[in-house]
Amino acid sequence: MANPAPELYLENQLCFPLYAASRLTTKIYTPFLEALGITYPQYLVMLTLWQFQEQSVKSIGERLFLESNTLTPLLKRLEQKDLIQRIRSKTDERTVMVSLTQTGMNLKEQALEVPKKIVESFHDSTISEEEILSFQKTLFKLLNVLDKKVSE
Amino acid sequence: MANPAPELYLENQLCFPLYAASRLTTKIYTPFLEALGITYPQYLVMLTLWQFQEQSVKSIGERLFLESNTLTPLLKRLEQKDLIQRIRSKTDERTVMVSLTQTGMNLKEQALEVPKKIVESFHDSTISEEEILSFQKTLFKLLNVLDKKVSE
DNA sequence: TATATTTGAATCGTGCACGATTTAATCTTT
DNA sequence: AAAGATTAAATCGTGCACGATTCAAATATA
Repeated sequence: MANPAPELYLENQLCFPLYAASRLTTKIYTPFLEALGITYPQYLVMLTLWQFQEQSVKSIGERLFLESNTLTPLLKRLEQKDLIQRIRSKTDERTVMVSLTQTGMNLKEQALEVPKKIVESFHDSTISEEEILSFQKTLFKLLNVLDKKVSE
Repeated sequence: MANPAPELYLENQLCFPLYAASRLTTKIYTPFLEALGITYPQYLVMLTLWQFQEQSVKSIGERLFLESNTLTPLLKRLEQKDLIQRIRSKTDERTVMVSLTQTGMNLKEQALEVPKKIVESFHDSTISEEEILSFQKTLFKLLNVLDKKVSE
């Protein structure tokens, strides 16, 4: 028996392609985001602010599955770039409210080009629109299951 | 118009659930891997060694889509744990060959329990086996497309 | 109303990721 | 065989991720 452990093969795992695809996707986004002067995780935070406006650190974390230990330094970097404001709430001094500056709002126009360019760059791919949609559906279902599992 | 940019909504992205699902998956694995004394990326390196035996750093990188800037320090940590050996090749002194120590080989037995326990912990989930398989298929297809895209 | 508990951010330490560069070895080309 | 190009690891700096802890504020409970 040459190598009797197919359950350990890379190609039989779900975790590995998820990990690799996530990293490669980030790499695809990077050149477009460099034009906006932000990183990929910073882009995700900006997405939540463009979509839901002013929010607490906690709320951003719930949407992105991140906590303050990751978000606080990241938000400070966005603040240094003058894209966001961080203001401690008057009514509950534990919470910090994050909101867009004018510069941050303006960046949205440029950001709209990003998904367009990404989609364009996949026009020639061998994956059909339909397959992508069903994939995305399962992906969100999986995300839901994982989230429940993690918080058990 | 309240928020006219659905193409920027988190739920309409493919990148975001991929990123989040990958991170949450790693979190699910972590307690099981702690029992083996290794991290998730270290586990992936061990998987390649259990599956393909002795290999160069370059080869491991090709399988995991990682480069020496990530692998070299990670491999040094695995070496410190006495799970692997790093030996510069005699025939081509540029390459470093990575192989399992006896301890590293022995760890495979324990590692076999990991996928079992992961699968078990998903028995109650709302996703069917069939759906997972088709999802995995698309995931590998996507990985292929992304890899080509990145190296363009 | 004191005391205990919970909550939201921040801080700290470790380990990835990764672009860019460096170094040494090998391969190509003339 | 010498010069130039390529290759494989390593190194460096920055920015995440995240477990664990700390701190202050708010809430619950005795």
